[in-house]
Amino acid sequence: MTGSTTLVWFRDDLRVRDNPALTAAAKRDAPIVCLYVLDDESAGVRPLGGASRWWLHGSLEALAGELEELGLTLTLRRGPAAEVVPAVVSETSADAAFWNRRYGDAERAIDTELKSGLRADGIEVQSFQASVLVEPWTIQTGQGGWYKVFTPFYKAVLAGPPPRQPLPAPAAPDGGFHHRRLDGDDLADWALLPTRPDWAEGLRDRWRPGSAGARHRLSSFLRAGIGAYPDEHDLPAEDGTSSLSPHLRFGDVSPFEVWHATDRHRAGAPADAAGASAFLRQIVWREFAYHLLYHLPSLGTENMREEFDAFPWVKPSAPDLEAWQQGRTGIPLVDAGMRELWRTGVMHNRVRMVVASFLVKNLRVDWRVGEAWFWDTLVDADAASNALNWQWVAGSGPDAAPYFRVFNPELQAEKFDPHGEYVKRWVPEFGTADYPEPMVDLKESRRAALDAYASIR
DNA sequence: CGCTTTTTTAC
DNA sequence: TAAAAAAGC
Repeated sequence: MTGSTTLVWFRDDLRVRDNPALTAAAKRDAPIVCLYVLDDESAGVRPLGGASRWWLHGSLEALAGELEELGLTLTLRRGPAAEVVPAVVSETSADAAFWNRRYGDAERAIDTELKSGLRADGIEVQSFQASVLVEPWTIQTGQGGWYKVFTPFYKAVLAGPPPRQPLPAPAAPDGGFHHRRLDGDDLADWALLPTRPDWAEGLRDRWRPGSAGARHRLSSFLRAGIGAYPDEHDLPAEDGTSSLSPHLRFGDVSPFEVWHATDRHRAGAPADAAGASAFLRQIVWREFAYHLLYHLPSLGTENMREEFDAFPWVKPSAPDLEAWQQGRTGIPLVDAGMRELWRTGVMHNRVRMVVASFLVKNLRVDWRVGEAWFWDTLVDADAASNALNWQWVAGSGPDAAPYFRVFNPELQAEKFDPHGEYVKRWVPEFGTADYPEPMVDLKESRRAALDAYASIR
């Protein structure tokens, strides 16, 4: 196939293993161009938050290294994807362009248009399933609709065909892949890493972005963590969760690898079977979020229960909002969570529910305000899961916790952090005169929240 | 993936 | 009299 070139456009799939687009490109006997596009400009595509940009830098660096081992080069370009991708196709005279699918509304619109435009020019375009186990249009209720409730969705996923086996990294042919080295941006020039101030120290301590870090984390979780998962995953002081969420977000590791590694472990270690099943159930929550985002593109911006459009949200004062963001509410478990988030780019899931409930119910702030803060500060910020979880806590979503379920942060601390270990770690001044008084009375604000809810139902 | 109040049951 | 269960938000 002389004269031909294949473009592989990397997006949320920053890995060489189980990357169907890359594997398909490797099967064509043609030079391969590997491209990543930083797109902060396309209408409707939400620019990545600060913590996610930090992660992206690390994942791209790792991906470039892995491609290099295969004899391939990662080219970086910046701009609207709808312009950058065709420009690279024509610059390289590529006759094929492959990518793995994404599921957000604006992203799909861009990809669909690119696909038809390139095909009209005679380019072979193929997209692949790589980031979700179950594509949102492939699973239906008995009525032929889409699922709005988790449990039936979960059962349908388990009853359906098993996820395909992950693909190995493509093997370079003798003499290595042909590849094209193009002009591109230097990763450093994208300034994804913070400077002045450098707030990323805690992130560097906590994480190793990239697929080697992901696989290391997956195997240590299966070896040492999954047996205790049912008992410990809800305890924020323990390292009881997988910590794979940011790796899954950027595709350092594929959900197919996670699924099958866990499934194999379950088969070989009966004592860990309960933990493995509970963990895979969480993986299906991620699938459910993508399912909903696809069928409800406004999941991140609109209340899914319309009655919440009339909810009397309180616009927070700047100091009140900052007290929540910076962990100075005077409620120890809330402050611990918000400080863990700021420092490490994640927050334990149990505590995410508590801080969200506090913002949305005790402070009666619109869930979108919290969603935006998480978008900026979480390394695992994901349009689907972030939106679903905020709407779940707010009570405005499909299959949501009813609004009247108000978490009491003091009781939650007694139940899930009984020795105060987590609070002590993140709020060392708790118990001293330096720690602020609660910014609201929990009992009174709960009452006010329930009254507000009564006004819309 | 709640909390609180009320009612019932078990000493 | 207190623990457990149920009900309502």
